[in-house]
Amino acid sequence: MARTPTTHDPFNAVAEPRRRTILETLGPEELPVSQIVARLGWPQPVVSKHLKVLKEVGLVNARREGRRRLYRVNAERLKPIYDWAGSFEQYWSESFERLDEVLEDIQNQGE
Amino acid sequence: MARTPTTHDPFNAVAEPRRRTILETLGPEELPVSQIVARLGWPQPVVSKHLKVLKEVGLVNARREGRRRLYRVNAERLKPIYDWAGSFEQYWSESFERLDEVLEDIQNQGE
DNA sequence: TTGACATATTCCTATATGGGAATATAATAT
DNA sequence: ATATTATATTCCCATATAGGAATATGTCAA
Repeated sequence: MARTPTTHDPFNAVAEPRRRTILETLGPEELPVSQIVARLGWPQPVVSKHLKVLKEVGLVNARREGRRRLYRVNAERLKPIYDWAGSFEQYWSESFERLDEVLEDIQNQGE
Repeated sequence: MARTPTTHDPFNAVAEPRRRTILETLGPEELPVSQIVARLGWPQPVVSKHLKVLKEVGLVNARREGRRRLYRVNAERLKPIYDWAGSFEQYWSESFERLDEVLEDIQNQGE
């Protein structure tokens, strides 16, 4: 069996560094492909292919305007990633480390 | 060129659904491989291989105890993912959508 | 030493990828 | 109709998987 396809979900789509860069480049704006190409300096087919993946997983929306195609981030689809990683927040927050120590102290007292 | 290696960074490591499941299964606990195998019902080599990837990117720490090997989530390494996704939070929050509408209204008035 | 237990590694293969190069498609202008 | 602009698609290949099966390694007990 091979690796999970990049178009399977946002987690996989976003694993590619260049796709994250594209999302960062878009930011809150709605940009045509040419603008992304200009700002990043990558070959146009590379940008279009990554945009295709991003669109397939719903991380961007596309809209036609004349011969241009305008892309915009659909941040809703990033929320699951945020939420998932956030479910571990308690493990890295300092307050949790303190709680952890307290629990260990209690455990040690029982021995 | 091929896809970014899974061991390149946490983003890639976490793209694999089973590796996310392993992290969820560990939670705040420190567990031996056998426990993870028991809880998930996957073949032991599968679990060990995924743990290896998670360890290489620092998402888990390992510790020997007799013939067992105890794994624990290193949540610090998930924080960059949380922060990155969180940098788009303003785009999905409702307040931003309102702001967006306001800005569009202003823009339309100028035309 | 031998055996049992716990975990890691190797060998294999089907599968999907990202980028380069070239080309196709679509929309507009002349 | 034709040229031009903007974007998407196809063809190619080197590369890296994930999982199954089998095996190796490491640790403890008797």
